Amino acid sequence: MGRSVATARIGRAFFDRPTRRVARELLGTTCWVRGEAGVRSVRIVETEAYVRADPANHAYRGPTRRNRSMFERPGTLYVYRIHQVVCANVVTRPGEAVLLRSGAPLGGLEGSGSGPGRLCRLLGLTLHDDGVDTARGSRIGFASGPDRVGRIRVGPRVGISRATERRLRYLVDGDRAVSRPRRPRAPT
DNA sequence: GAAAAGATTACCT
DNA sequence: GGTAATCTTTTCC
Repeated sequence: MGRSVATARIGRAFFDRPTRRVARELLGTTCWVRGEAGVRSVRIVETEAYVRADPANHAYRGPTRRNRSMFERPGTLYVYRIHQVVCANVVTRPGEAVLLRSGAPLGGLEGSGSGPGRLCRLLGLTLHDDGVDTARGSRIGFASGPDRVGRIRVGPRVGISRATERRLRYLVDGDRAVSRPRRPRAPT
């Protein structure tokens, strides 16, 4: 087992592509955060795409104070607050981003990364990380691996009230870290 | 200036 | 299964 997770970093070109594709290909990558006590990392297993002409997108009506990070360069982190938790996205094209919905803890990290709020809490992300450039030099980054993902499923996004019919949620089929729908689904 | 809504979660019955 | 927590941004008057 190597310990080189924190040295690899997915570059800007990865994020400067169609948002849905980035959302899909982020599955299985490692998201790492360097903190005072070391590096926390998770394996991304669930994402959602927020695109143009998408009423559920925070950037639907153009730049505002809150969403200004969504118009920064590809790879920029957009962190916002909802109720008492924060959620993190990675910017792709201007005004578009991928919500990091769930991650499986890596490297002995303990806690739940199921759901965008829990994922941020697990990694220690806060509003201070809004606007950070994950593609270059920051304490936050993405790396490939640790292993290949299984089957990927696509479905409707969670928790939104508009554009609910669009299938822009991506998840690793069967991964236990994927967030569960509010209503328990019938066993498969 | 005031009010409503929200890309959620935890805890209640 | 349902609702409260909690607070900032956005929107409307």
